[in-house]
Amino acid sequence: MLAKNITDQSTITSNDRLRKEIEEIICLSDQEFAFVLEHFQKRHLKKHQIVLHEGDLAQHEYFVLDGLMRVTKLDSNGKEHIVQFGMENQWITDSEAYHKQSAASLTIDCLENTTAFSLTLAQREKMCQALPKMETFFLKKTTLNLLALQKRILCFLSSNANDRYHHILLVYPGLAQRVPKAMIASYLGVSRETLSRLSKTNA
Amino acid sequence: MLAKNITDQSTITSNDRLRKEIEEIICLSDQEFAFVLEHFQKRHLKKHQIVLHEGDLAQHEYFVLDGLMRVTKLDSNGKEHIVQFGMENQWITDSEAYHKQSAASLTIDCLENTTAFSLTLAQREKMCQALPKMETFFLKKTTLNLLALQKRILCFLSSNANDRYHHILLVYPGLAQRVPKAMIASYLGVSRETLSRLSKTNA
DNA sequence: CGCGCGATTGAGTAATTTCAAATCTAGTGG
DNA sequence: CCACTAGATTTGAAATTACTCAATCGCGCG
Repeated sequence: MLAKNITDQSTITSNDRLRKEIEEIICLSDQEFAFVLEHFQKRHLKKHQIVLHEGDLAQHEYFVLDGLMRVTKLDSNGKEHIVQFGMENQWITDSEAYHKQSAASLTIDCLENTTAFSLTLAQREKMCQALPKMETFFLKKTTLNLLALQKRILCFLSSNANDRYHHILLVYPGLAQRVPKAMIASYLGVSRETLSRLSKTNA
Repeated sequence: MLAKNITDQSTITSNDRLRKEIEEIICLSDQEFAFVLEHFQKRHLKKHQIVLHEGDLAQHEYFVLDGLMRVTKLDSNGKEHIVQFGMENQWITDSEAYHKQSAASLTIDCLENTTAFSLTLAQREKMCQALPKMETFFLKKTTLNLLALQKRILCFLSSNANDRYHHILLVYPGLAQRVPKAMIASYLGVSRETLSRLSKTNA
């Protein structure tokens, strides 16, 4: 293997993707972005690979470049629920375990081969201290994330499973073509049979 | 009415409450806190008062000092859902309309006589620019808020209404004694009759 | 062809909703 | 102190909705 070459094509595009993500919110000079980049690690993950086991320390959050990850929760009846998907350009982690640096109550795995940037909390904090703009970035990003969760809660309160199904496709475009419907049902909180029946009748 | 007197007893305690809230996360000098305080407005709101109407611009977020507020959503069937309560020391607003400075899709009203500090987005941003520590505060606060919403979503996915009922009482201690059960049912996403029946049988 | 996975369908069961009525409770005025 | 009332809570019964479990269908692939 050659020494890592920053002119490698996929590295360039990965870096650009991260830079674009950040620069949608704040502006960075080349030097600043180079500094930011030092704090991330690029990961190549395989389909079915478990990135975080329940009970382990949640060391990283991930910015997905390509592929598809998910966060799941095993409930007290042994039933698995999908808490979140992570598609291209989305951030994913067990937020609570990550921010409190505690044992994960959730599991993260890959539904496809995935490349992602990972970031530890320590690196994140170091980066924000040195470059406060990044704190602005994370605040904005977290706020947007919060709004999305609030929408999802509103869906649970006021929409039936079919409307929720259409809502998820706005958040995760193309997801229906990439995962079995049973997983979408798990995310929506209904059985796969119910989801199947609803999509028949109601549009 | 006399000129406002900053030695007024309740003003002191209100200010202390806000300061304590902020200093749980960052440290402030007296001058810094005085500066922060300038950006807030103290409000006295009456029971049943509507603070934000659907369709209006969401100008403020509120830090509740005393009393109780709530955020509600009217769905397409004319049914009202409670999205959030705001008790003492909690922050409350229509987050989406506030952060995007757009028309509110939610309504905010008071379930009790309430005193609160209000903060406009413009004031908030001015404050954060002048005092970046406040951005750290809001990031931390928003992150904690996010974790709470994620827990609530997990409740919808993996718990029945009765377990969700016990969960809400952790988030809003004493709420059951302050509002009709029908409101709690609305927050949980079940009918009041179902909530009543569940609490009978299941503890 | 036959296997395996995902999606659908059917039938019976369980949970939740709806609507109506009954009960309970706190506050009010006589 | 009691009666009355309005709101809150509970209960009942029927209707609806969703779930479970089993069986079937569809399809890609070795």
